[in-house]
Amino acid sequence: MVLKLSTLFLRTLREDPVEAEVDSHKLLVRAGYIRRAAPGIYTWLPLGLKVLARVEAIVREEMNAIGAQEVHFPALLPREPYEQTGRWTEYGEGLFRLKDRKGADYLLAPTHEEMFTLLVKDLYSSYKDLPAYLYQIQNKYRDEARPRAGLLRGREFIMKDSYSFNIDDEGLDEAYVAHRGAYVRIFERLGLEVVPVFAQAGAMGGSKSEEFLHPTAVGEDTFVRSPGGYAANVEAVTTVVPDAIDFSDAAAFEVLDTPDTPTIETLVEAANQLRPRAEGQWTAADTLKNVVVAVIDPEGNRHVVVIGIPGDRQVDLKRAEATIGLALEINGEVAVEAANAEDLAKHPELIAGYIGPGNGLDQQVLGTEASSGIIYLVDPRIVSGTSWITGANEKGKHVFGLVAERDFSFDGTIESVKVREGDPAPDGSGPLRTERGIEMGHIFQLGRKYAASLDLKVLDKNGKLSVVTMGSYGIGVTRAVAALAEAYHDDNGLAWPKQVAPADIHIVVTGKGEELLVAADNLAKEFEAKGMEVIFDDRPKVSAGVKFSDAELIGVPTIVVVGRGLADGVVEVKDRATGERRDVAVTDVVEELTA
RNA sequence: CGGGCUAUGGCGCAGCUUGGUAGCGCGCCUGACUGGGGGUCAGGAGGCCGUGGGUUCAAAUCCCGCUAGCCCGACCA
Repeated sequence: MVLKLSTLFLRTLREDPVEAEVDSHKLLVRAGYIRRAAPGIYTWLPLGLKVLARVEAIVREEMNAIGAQEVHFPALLPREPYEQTGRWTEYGEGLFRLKDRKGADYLLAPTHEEMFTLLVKDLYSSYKDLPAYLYQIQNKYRDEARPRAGLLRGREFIMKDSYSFNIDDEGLDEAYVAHRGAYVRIFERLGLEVVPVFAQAGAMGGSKSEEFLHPTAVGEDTFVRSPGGYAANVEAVTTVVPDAIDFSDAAAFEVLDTPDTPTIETLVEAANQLRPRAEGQWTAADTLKNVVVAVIDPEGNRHVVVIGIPGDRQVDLKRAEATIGLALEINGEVAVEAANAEDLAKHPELIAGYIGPGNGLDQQVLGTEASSGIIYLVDPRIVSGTSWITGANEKGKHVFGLVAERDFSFDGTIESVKVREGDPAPDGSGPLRTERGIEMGHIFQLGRKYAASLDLKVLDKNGKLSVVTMGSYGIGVTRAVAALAEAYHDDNGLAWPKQVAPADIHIVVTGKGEELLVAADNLAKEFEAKGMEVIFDDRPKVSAGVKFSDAELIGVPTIVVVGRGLADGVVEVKDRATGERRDVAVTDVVEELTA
């Protein structure tokens, strides 16, 4: 196909759109690929649609290759299925809701688990029908509190979502592996570097979950990786637990007056004055900080919990949120926030700045079995035999040399500490580094949550009804277009990898002779006959400079210039990405570029 | 939801402090020149200055309310 710029629906902009912050957004708008229709909602123009179609084609091919079958659901859905799984309310403000003329509730689908589950339930009823892998490429709607960065986080976006249905866990594992393989191939073919990271499946119940993150400075997710290849979402990092220390000849603890030391900083200073030690100054890492948090269960009840962590560390509420539900034996999603004044007022035994587990096992304050009855969880680094400076539960007093398991106990450990650059990877593969990334895909084993709540059961070998187990797998297709634009551009514009470019060849004709136009037009037709997509800049009365700039902005991988060289029988071939240019005989150029 | 900023032709902006009937660049139209890096000249079209109210002889400009958008943060299967 030949797209003539004289008639193509396109207007390139010389200036960056004022609302755009990130390069991909600026360039996609400037080069005429997309237009903003509303916050986080974009119109696709002809060039943008070409790229989108090519990305989708790659996704389809790889999904079909693992035996997945494409279907297409409506984006406009009735309330009932989402009511059954509880998501009509759980989704909260993020859901676009609307009513029909009769006043019945509808929604614009934020994701389609319910509909896929019901579709399989509708048509299948035997284990012999399984496994089934179904997918669609479709619009999703989420009323994001703050859409940003153009296509990277929109309110309407295109997602490839697929779901696997199996009778047993082994089948689910196979489905997961198959999808994982397809994802690796999809991103490789797109030319998008991705790092599969372990993700926290959370209270959703799914056992296995990985996110495919594309490392980039404009990414919204933070993840960590090690030189040895470990990669994980910060929520999912596990701490390397030190060995227990023998405390048989450790000195007894002592309670000291430490007036006006409500912070770790002031405490460390006081410690170095009161009890200077030979092996170097006390540091924050020698103190045990006890942070009071409130855990809010799905019913909205607040549970006060104290978390003990090394004083040089900070609590990461999101990390705590991921697992604290298990520790408290609460089912469902919980929220964790810093305790407020009201929470503290209910527990007068908690003296701000001087909270500690208690002075001795027989005088333990924190813990379900102790005097306060408050659940006490600690960081996994607080192992048996470690010795701490910590609060003595009395204003102006701290206890020194309090030894874990000898002088205090706790109800359990929790991963709640902010992961730091340089922390060791859990698999021993070296120090962790934090990086930013964009989530390009997410695969996870859903298990039986949706199948159970929507009653998707099939007869098994023994003729008994059995709940189907599911996997859910998503790729952000429009986000992939943005990520590609972000990864492949320079100061002059976009520079697409050839498999996703809106065209294969961009022909520019410069000069005003009729013979130039004829020659260029013939070349365009020859390329087209070879099955190539061609953009042909045939605009009359447009200066060469404008045409070159537009070609670079649009970013087709190969630019062919038909101009002054034609008299000598040559055209210029430019590589958009490298900037390399060379003359090629007109008679050879089609052959050479289609080889 | 908290904080900051903005709203003036299609786009990017100035004008507002000190009220007097709207201007610049890009883009668009016509013509001439130019013709390998966003070229030059001449002529043109296009604006209830976000919205509602107030002050005033007079409001883009001053005052009050509202709305929308952008950025940072919170949030984001």
